[in-house]
Amino acid sequence: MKHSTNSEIASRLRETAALYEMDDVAFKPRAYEKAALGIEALDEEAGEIFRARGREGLEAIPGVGRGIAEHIEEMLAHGVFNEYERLKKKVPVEVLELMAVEGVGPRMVKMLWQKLKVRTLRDLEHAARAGKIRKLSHFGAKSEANILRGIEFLKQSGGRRVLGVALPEIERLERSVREFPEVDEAVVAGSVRRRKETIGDIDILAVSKNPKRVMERFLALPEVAHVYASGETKTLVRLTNGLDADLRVVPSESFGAALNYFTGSKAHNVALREMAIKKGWKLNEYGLYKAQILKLKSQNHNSKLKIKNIQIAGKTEEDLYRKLGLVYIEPELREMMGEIEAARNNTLPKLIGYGDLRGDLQVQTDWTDGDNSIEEMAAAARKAGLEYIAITDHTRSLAMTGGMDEKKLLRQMAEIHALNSKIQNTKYKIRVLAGAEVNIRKDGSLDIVDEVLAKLDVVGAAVHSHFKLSRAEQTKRLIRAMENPHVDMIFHLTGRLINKREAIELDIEEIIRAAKRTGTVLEINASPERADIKDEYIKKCVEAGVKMVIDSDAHAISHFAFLSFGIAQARRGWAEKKNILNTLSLSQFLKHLKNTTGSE
DNA sequence: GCCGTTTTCGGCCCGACTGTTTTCAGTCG
Repeated sequence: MKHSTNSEIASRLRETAALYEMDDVAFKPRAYEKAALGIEALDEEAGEIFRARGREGLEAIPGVGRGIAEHIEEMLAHGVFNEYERLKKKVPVEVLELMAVEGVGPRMVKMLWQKLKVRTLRDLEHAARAGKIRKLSHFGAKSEANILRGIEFLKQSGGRRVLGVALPEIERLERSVREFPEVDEAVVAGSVRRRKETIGDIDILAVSKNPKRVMERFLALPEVAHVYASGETKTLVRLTNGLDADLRVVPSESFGAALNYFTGSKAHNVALREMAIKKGWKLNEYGLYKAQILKLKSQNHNSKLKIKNIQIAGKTEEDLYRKLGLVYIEPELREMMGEIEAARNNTLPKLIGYGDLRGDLQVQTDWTDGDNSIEEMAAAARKAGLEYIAITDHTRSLAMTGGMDEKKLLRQMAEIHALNSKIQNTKYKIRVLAGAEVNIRKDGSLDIVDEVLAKLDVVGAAVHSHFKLSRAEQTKRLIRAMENPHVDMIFHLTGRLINKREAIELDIEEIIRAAKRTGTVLEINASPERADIKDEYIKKCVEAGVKMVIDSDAHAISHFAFLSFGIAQARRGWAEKKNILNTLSLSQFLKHLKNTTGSE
């Protein structure tokens, strides 16, 4: 039958957790939840792990023991497992679908099913509209209205947003909060701070001595569309743009602990708390605490014992990690991909910095589908702090973009050379390289002849069609392109467009081996919807010693700003400066390409 | 059901907010 993917396994485990919770079983729900988190954090498919290392491999996954390993094995073979089916038979309800409604959890699902036979989201909506829910004990008109609103929101929200698209608005909101007179400090935490390629909501942390007033000002912002909850220290709202935003206010002595807590990831936080417990301490969003026993004299001369918690860290994140015996862990690494172990052993990578790029090797112009001329792009790149760029317009197979043939490429090359001579005598100190984004045909051949490729400074090859080939065919196709002695790098390897188009199927291990063997560079495409290659592949490249570049894929002068998202992506993949070739000076960079053309 | 630099048994992350209740369970992050 079907073999389950990690996300299918994780959601089945989550559903099992909910079913156990409804059954009033203790501790199992948390165990299944934890196992789901462990599966989600994997950088390899569970199916692969099982094929390679069997049951033992599965049991090595954090949160997975003998029992759940058996369930996973069953899921890999049949998509479901016996215990799940047994539970589901008892409560034949679409638990996950119902729990997706804000404010609805397992207990509520159980009650709704028992009393009103609610099994699906549709049933729930009907029951609420018919006014049946308010009549249940422990429910009222308010709960019913909240459920209806939750269903509405669920219908509208398109799930997670692409970071690069949402970030400008998020930063505007952050600035608004920072400018409240009572706010001493405000910062966006959560997945935005971890720079995940997509984000689910916005977590803002603020320091203030007057939280009440801060909350009032926040609720009065024009972008607040609905208030889910609002208290002294925590407010949760829906914004007019459809995103949810969470504002927390803490005192300054708790800023580091709160920042750490609200940055996540959740699994990372739980691991830190467990470390604290092992040391006999307690970690929460207000700080790291040590219990101190105080002797109090009472009136009848018997002494009474009282426990007082003393804060031992929490004003800064650095403090917190240090006290726990760890070196500071950058937010982009807090995904439980081995960062805690590495921090303990002081073997964390020294991540590439946000100002480390000196070049950009994928830039489009108005010769094809870009908005600006070569010179305009060069000037914008210079303004963005770059020392060199490669002009890489599309080649002819992409007729829709006005793709270039050999003749047009040679003409463009001449123009670039002329521009470089002209630039030498101006204030712009930028070097423009002649390149191309050459199209990889279905069979792995290229649509520009080798003699012309040989004349270019930089050749990037990319897939723009036949996205549905089998894994084996697709892998072979790309390896053939990498074997071309003129192809310096592969642009946006997997072709994914987040929320729009799936990645092509590839044997990534084999691709990385081929890149290493042929000396081909893999691009980290910084265009927010691409973020291609993804973090776990970057980590594999780092481990394999495959070099990468970070490119903006700019189609307009404003697009050089994308580079920071590419750097974030590289950092999430544990990349150091030395792994990314365009942190080098131009002459050093060119030495790493397959054929240096001598134009340097 | 998972896990072990206190443990192979006996623990299991922690606090805020809501709604419907009279002291708290459920939900969320």
